[in-house]
Amino acid sequence: MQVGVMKQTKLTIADIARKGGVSKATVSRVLNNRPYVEKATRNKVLAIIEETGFVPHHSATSLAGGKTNILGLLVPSLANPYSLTVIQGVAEKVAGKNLDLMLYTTGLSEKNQKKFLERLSKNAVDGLIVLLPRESTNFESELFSSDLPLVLIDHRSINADLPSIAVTNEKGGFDATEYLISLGHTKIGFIAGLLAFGCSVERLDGYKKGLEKYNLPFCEEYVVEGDFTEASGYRGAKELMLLPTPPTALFCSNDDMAIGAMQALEEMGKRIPGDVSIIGFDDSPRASLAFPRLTTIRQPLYQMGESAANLVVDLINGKSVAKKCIVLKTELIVRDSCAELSKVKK
Amino acid sequence: MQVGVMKQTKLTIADIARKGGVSKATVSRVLNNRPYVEKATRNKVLAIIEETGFVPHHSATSLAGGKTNILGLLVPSLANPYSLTVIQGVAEKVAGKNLDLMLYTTGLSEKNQKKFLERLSKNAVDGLIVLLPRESTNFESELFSSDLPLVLIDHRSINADLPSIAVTNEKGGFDATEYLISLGHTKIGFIAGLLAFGCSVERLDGYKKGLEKYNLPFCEEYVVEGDFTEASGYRGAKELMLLPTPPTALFCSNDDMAIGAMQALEEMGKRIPGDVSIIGFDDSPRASLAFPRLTTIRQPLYQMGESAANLVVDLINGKSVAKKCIVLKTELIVRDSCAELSKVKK
DNA sequence: GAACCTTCTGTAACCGGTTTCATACTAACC
DNA sequence: GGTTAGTATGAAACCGGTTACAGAAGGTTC
Repeated sequence: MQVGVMKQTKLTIADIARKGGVSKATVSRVLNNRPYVEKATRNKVLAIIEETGFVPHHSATSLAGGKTNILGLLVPSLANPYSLTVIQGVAEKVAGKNLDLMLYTTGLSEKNQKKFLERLSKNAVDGLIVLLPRESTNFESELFSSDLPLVLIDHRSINADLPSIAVTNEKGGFDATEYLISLGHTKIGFIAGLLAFGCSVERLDGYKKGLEKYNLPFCEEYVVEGDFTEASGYRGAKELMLLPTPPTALFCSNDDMAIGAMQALEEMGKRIPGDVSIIGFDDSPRASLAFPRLTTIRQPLYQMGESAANLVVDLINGKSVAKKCIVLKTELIVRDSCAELSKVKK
Repeated sequence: MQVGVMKQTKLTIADIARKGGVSKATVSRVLNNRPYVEKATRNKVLAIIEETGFVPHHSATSLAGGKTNILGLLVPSLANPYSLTVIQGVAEKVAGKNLDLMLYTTGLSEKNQKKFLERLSKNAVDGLIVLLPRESTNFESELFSSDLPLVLIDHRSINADLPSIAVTNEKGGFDATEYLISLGHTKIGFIAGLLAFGCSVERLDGYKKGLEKYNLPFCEEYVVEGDFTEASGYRGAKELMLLPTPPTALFCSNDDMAIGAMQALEEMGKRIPGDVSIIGFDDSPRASLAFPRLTTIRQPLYQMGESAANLVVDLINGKSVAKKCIVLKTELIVRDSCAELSKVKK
């Protein structure tokens, strides 16, 4: 088709073999740094490779070798800082190894999940990290039936045998609640994330446990369900603050909702933390930028990505992994958005 | 190795052919939705595929078909909101098409660039989007010599023939400067990004043009070079404010540096915008969260990603593209971090 | 009814590597 | 010197698809 100077025809291992006066097998041995090649031969072949700039064809290598050297990373969305930080952790860890990173965004739709599942389960990737907080039984069972090395992140697995990275969501919920109680609060509103997500339920459980420990009543009407978005935090806060006896503190199941809640309170003329204390969850970058700076429960997102990458790489390499389920610790980060109740009593 | 129930041996097209009593060729035609298959035959094959859950082997398809259906996306780092937003735009556009997204992070090191170059240039991906603001002559020439569909983002290309997505960096720099001048500022400090980056130079040029238009002197000591990090903005601001006649306004070449500068000013007891006006560049998510909310020059990062994806897909499909170099517009976003000079005169 | 076109299908070559196996060569040992 | 072991190498099969080509069947055209 193309007129003009002919681009050098694509080099193959056969070309290298010919130039070197050796067989394809020998070139392959050199490429893969295998034994049984005489030093002189090896050097000769290496020189030719260097000189010609030969690079093995990725698909051919994968097909013949039975592995792709590709790690799949499945995330629901790129729009939240949560996914992004995890991705960073994975990418960083993967960079050193001889692995490429394939990014799939499912958008939470079942259809997309299915589509991606096809791609991965049979081939295409050597291993997979799935960041999929939503409970999704059929999804998981399909995954499990495949024998692809697979690590779930923050997915309250039905099957405890699946390798996974989790965080102490319940303890985080408990800690946040206990902290607010320690400041003297007894009327604590809770803006949950989508309760279809395992993490949301766990945080809610932690909240309940916290109340229980200090003999505070669990009040159904103090709990509203959001969807992790700022807007839902805003709505949730308004709803809670319009109760006959509104809470004096709000615990939001992530930072975005907390920031939405802060906006709602501001609009309602409530001072933070003067009138109402707010605590979030995640410690996303926004938390420390908010005004006032947001007290929150940190999830080690970056580290979750790293751990997942390490684990899946071990699984790929067939290493026996000691702990298939890794639970990372959440941590209370105290900033400026919570205050003692006594100080705010009118 | 594995004891127990034998996992179904990996299905191949040959298995499907056998079950259907047809040839591999026919199955392939069905899979690829090609003509010359009788309706009855097609349905029979489709039924078997459905029933067995057969999925073609990706590497085999790529090898035989000569295309990978993978789009490569090369970014220097995931740590800045800049890259992330572009990635979102690309990912979103790609999701609809039958393309997978391979993410490479080079970390700005020449060595990594080289490494990735090998992967991509010969095979591995069908097309590539490169987000590589650094000037890098040899890098670019290598890219150019390859015949891979390729789109550069925000890379002041030496070779104008390369398909690229750019923004009006110079105009953005000019607009920011003009805006500050319109507020009465005449002593305007400039914290540049790394001047090895094309965009940094262009913004600096815009700054100079702005001064020139209003007959203000360009003062060498009012310009410091940062590296796009918050820390460098902090340092740059301190340096500028300690000058004998410090500027009354700071133009920072990105938002992160602007936020660093705000911190420095706060520490020095300067009020923003009361004592010093600050304007950034990017309109990253942080800009609107900062206190005071940061006035800035918006880059349409998401749209840049989208445009790049569209362009590279067209190139892959061999469509004749009308405009190989797309320049997107920057936009002044006025918020709260700049004020009129007259009002702040002591 | 011969020549020709179209549709449908299968055979076999091919994509560019890896790997098994056979063989040649060298060194070692008794 | 004959057996043995280990290193070095190449021929050919193989990975799982796609596709060029050939041939069969059916329908037109003259």
